[in-house]
Amino acid sequence: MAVTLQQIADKAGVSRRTVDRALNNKGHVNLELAEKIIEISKELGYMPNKAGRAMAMAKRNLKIGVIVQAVETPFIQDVVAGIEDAKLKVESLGGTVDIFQTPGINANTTIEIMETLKRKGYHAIALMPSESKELALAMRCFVKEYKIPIVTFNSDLENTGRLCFIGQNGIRSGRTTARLMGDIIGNQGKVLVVSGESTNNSLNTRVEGFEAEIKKNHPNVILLEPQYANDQNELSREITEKILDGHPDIRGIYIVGYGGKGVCDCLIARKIEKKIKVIAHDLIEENIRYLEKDCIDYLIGQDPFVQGYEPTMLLYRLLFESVSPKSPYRYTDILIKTKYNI
Amino acid sequence: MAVTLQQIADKAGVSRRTVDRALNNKGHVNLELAEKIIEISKELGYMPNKAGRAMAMAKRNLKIGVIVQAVETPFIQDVVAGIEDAKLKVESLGGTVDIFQTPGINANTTIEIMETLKRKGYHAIALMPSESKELALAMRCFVKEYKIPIVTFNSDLENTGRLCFIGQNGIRSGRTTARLMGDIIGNQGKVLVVSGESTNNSLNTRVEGFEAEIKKNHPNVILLEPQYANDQNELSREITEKILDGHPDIRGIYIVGYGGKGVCDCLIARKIEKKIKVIAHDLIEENIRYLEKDCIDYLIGQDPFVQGYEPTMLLYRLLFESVSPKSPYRYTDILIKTKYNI
DNA sequence: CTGAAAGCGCTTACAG
DNA sequence: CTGAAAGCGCTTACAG
Repeated sequence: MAVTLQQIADKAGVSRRTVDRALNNKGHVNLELAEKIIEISKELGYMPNKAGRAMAMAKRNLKIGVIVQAVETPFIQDVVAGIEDAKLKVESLGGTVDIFQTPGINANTTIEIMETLKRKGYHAIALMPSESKELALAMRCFVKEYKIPIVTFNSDLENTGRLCFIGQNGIRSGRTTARLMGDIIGNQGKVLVVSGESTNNSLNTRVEGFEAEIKKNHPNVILLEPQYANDQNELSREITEKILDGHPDIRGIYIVGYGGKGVCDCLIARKIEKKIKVIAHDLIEENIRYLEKDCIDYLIGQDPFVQGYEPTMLLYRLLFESVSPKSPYRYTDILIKTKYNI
Repeated sequence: MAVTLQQIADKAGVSRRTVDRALNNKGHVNLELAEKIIEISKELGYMPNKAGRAMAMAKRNLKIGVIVQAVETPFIQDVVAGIEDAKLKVESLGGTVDIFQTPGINANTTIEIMETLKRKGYHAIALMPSESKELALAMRCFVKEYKIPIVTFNSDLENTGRLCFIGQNGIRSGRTTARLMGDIIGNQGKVLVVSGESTNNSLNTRVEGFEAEIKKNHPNVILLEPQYANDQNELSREITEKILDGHPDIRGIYIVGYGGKGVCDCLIARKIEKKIKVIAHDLIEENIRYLEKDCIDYLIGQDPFVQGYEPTMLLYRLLFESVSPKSPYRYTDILIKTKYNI
């Protein structure tokens, strides 16, 4: 049987309450006594029982709010699945998790929901920020003034006092892809980079990592100027058509954002999908279909489930177990997938 | 606030005890009443509180035994790390997990420990079986006669009544590697396969998957006869030297088991480590060193942490929450790693 | 500065 | 066939 607070209390000749105060630095305990209690707890190898703690905390009715943007995209849907799993888990432990889903990217919407959450007495917030001074300001205020901890996921906003960011490391992701691309095209020839919106930071860091790695370790690979398809398949197809007309000797295409379908349909129409190596991001259904057809050769995944699950669970551990994250960054795994290990 | 048993009991006009019996099919409840209770619980969206359940179960002092073989190998050490993490978690919820580590592979040792566990009243066992009729017999007896559930991890033994296997899918792992190998050597030329012990089933299925995929989709790749280095670096180096003498035009080497160091040291001595593409298994420290040096190009991982963590947690859910695994197979992710996404 | 007591939601012997 | 009660290990108002 595991050691309990009561056993420590008995051995120290005090009450459970006092042991609790000594162990959790709550003050109001004679210093020597506190030291003695800590000593005994170490000796006995005390580990707090999580179930007991969760039960006791349930009385407080702790509430976590999660704000999600761009819910219309398939990738974010996978993130939401992770949030819902965490919600189930937290609620089966006596907490409350409410998910607020909004379409598109709009910092003001996020700020409005944050205000509502504050009014309704939520104890912690997880959100997916976009680049916005107002949002940064609001986040700082929530953390510093209102003492409501905030965690960011999928995208980050620095210098806001947010506790932790859970998401991908764009630079490493781009480097990983570059190494793979270099290897599968035999380290030579032209490569086209098709990105999404030119203002999307997260895509830009991928491209940055990709270009840096190609320049450093694959000198015989020629990178064409990056193209921006604004996450639209019509545009990504158009771009591919145009570039292929000008550069029929392209050996590889790197699809950085959404838009794989447009690129692949162009290659298939020209019957060159087996000749040109294609790497795309995110294990969404549409991409997987082209992977199965050998039109996309590799997919780079960023573990959307974890991006949804972890923020909520991290806040649970913070509120229920007073456990803070070890690092302010929690990068999700960079997955390399073929049709055989999907 | 979440719905509790008490709320259902109040609404149905019975006691908590009766609700429990109705919801968990424990009998001794009037059929119509049971139906009414189930109806109410659905209506209210009842979900049992895991913390409450864990607390109540703690009284039973449920004990899980985990038997690990070949603990001297670095890969299994990573598995043990996963078991220890699960042990911490289960024990902080009021259960007990004891880990029994034995060197080498010996079915009789495993059987002896199983007997001890039975004598000491353990409630469930996770083990890493080797091919053995006696062990298969013992497992069947434990499951059927003693009603002690068993879960296998890392390696499996079928038709033993074991509840679930947690580990890799060797065939898919081999296929994944073959696709990657084909791509990075330009789908042509000679490939050498260096395996471990020729009697190791798990390695043999990897080779099987690898060869099947090469034959099917990479017709211009020439596979040399597989070599067996018995998981020894001296032998793997010797083999590589010999084969390279006979086939200086080799383009790729697939290291299936332990022995990457021997192969790499040979390539480095001949200064051809950048010319020949090398893929090896398992993210152990030794392999990672050669990956960082670009001598090994890709590592295929099989998530040892999950192989240790999941069996224990699965048995916890079984004992504490009466939740059985959905499938008798739980395959771990097949990871493709370069030095950039390790 | 310290303690006795209630209660979180569940399971389970024990009565009836 | 059903209920009242105890207890799992913790936290926290409330007393003193």
